[in-house]
Amino acid sequence: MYALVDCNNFYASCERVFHPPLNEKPIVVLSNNDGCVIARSNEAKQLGISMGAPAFKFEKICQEMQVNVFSSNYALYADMSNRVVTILRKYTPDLEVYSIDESFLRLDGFVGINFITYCQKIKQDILKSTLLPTCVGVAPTKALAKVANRIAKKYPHLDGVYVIDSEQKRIKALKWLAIEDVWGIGRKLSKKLQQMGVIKAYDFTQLSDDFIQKHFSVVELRLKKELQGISVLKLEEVVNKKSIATTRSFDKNYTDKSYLQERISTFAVTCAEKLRKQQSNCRVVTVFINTNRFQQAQKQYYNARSITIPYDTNSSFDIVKYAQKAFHSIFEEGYEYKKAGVILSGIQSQNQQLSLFEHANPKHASLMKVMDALNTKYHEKKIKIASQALDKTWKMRQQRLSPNYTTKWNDILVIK
DNA sequence: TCTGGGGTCCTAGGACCC
DNA sequence: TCTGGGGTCCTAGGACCC
Repeated sequence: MYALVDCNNFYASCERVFHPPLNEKPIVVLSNNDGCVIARSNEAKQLGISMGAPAFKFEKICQEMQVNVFSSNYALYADMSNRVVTILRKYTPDLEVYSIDESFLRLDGFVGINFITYCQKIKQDILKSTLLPTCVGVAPTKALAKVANRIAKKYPHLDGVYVIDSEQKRIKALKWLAIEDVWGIGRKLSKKLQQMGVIKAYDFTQLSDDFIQKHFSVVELRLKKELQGISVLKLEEVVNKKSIATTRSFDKNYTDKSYLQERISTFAVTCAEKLRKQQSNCRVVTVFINTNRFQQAQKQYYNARSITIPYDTNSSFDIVKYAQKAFHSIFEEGYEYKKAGVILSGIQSQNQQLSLFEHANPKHASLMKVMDALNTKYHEKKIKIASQALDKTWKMRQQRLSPNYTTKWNDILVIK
């Protein structure tokens, strides 16, 4: 059996942990630049504030209804997430951290166990230690555990735990669940399926394998098996990323090449740090820049360039160098740039054999070690490389940032 | 005025090989 | 002038997730 433990309204709940008077008050958390709504408490959901919506569209309603609005504080959320995972590991060694607020647990070999009691215990433990509310869904497959979790969230009388452990419950759940709410069926696919008369998750399981293969792909076929109770998606405990990105929208438009150049360097350095943290090297650096797609009247420009580095590296110097090279090859004067990013791919474990002919400068490795150690020790980017801005002249709109209660430092650069 | 960021996987099609 | 068959690898783009 798989259990899916999911924190309720995670970011909003994290903020609430440190503002107890906000219990039962509406809370909203905004994305970077205070741009979009990315988390809502139940009270905020009831006010009709929609997920992913641009924040300015709800400014009025937030004022009128006294909604508590927060800028996102990822350092805080990551720390809270780690605390939850630490607790979960006490309950099973077989755990997949699926996202910042969700983990799959495998409950194999727990013979004769009462899943409801066990999961209630997990839930209470998390609540007591972190003050974060969770819901748990248990079922024979991951996709069904997702369904069970949804049911646990939806019906308060279940007290946050639901188990699908019989054919009867499985069918009842699937006849209840709308196709668009199935894990792995997004907007496009649900529209296509609805046109075929597939309205509930159950209808989907009634399609033939051949039909699904023909009109969709192996992904959807796997999903059908999972919903039928045949487990095909295994627990993925490995954590290493296959791509690493740092991308940002800017506070306003920029035409200045030197400004973008500095941003690219800093994004590249951040990517390299993430890369070293998971003890990997990369082979490919991609840079993209684009104008503001929402400003239709403006001349639009988007371009991206990938460069393959002749050797595997995680040196900030190398990655910055190639990122700059890619940037120069796509930058065009005369556009108003609003967003840019650096993406690393071709990622391999650090212990791969060095190429016979070309390889990273071995001196970089020890230098990076020192830089990482210092930047960790002082909890901020004390050591930079020369193409980064020495003073933090750039800014992100974050007008409603809560303090970093758990980490006691500000890694988010705020200049106001 | 103001519209996020970071991932995964799959497929189709092109380039290239024998 | 006529022009097969089978395979691999890579990439871009599209779908999905939180």
